[in-house]
Amino acid sequence: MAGRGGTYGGLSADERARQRRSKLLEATLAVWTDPERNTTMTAICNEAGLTERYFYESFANLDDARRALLESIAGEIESATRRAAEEADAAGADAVQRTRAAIRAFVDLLVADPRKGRAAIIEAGGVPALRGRRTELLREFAHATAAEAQVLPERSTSDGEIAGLLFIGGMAELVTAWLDGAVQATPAEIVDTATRTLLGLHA
Amino acid sequence: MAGRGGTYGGLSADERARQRRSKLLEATLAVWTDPERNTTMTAICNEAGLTERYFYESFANLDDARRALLESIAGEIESATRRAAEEADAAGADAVQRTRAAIRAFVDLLVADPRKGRAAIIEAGGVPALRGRRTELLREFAHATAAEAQVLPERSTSDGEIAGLLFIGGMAELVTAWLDGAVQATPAEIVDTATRTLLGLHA
DNA sequence: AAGCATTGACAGGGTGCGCTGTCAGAACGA
DNA sequence: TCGTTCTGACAGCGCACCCTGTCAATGCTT
Repeated sequence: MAGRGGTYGGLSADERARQRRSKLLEATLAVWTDPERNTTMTAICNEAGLTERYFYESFANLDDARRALLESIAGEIESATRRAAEEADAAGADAVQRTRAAIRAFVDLLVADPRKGRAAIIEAGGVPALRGRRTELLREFAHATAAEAQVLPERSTSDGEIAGLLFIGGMAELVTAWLDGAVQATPAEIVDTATRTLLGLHA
Repeated sequence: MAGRGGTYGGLSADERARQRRSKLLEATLAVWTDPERNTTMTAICNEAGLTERYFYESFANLDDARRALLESIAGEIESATRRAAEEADAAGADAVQRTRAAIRAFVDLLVADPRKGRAAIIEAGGVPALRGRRTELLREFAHATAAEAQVLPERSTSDGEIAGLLFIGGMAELVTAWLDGAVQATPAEIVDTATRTLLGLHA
């Protein structure tokens, strides 16, 4: 027997499977954010240059793939903003500067690949199977953001929660309109207004 | 010949057609906001107690029906908030009270029938064919709200636009979470925080 | 009562997609 | 070189839905 656990194309079986999964995720992002194409397994497989067979190797179904993509993007946002905040901290920044750094990291990430914002913020809201998770993630970010702002104790618990949701929800809509070109603004302006709003909300 | 332009069941042909259209819109709302059912023409017709045939009498296709529902709800919100503001005006209220009255009218409308909020705010964002119109509507409301607040001239045009989108988008997300029961708050608290935020944003 | 518009039920073709199975060829280890 | 595994292309069944057409029943008008 051959190949049994061995390499193929210079890669191990695990590595190849991971590579295919990665390709499929990228393809999911491409197809999902393309208004012209409707998101179907066949389309994703074509985009990835793989056949349906390998789709099932990595994902149980279409929603599963989208869910995985959502988690992946959320992870990226989380680590990017966390890293920015930590770096600002290390550089001796104050709370305002740290907040701004985190927001800037978020905006930069969306500028680098707007499709990620479209998928995670807009499209995910349109898939019933993902909506719950998307809401959860928004609330997590709302809490994290409020904590990041490290401000005076809020008026009440529900008030802080409300303010956090207002801010994150607003950012989602704002960034959406911005990515659509519906709002003329530079990244700096977005970061500016957002930072000011966040600090104002918790003041 | 009979019926030709005559009445049927005590109603004229126009009236009956309008009644069917109305039933179909209500059915669209019911099916669309039901997570258990997927939104299909057949399901809507069943819900309305009508056959597909009458669906095409009122709408060209599924998206057309959803679009009509979206417009209808947007109209309701617009007139409810406008009326509340005018009534407050007539009662000699100041700008803050008028703003609060409008926001309260909006919240009351969603409390009366949460499905309308779900459909217009959440679900409409998930339908590619409606997304553009939904964004347009949000922007209209953002502008109207900013005007309603009647405040100091904004720092810049884009700043006012950004603030408006932040507020309306935040309200959408907040109200969504609230309708879902994810946020424990009374209508009064929602109205309170929203009013304060709006005035703060444009201060 | 007669006749016709109106209505509701239903059936069936067409389509797009999910999902599975088959099969030949490529790449590998021995 | 040989045998095995891995890979990609494709065909086909099943299903859900869109959409149209047919047909009998109903209710109106004269």
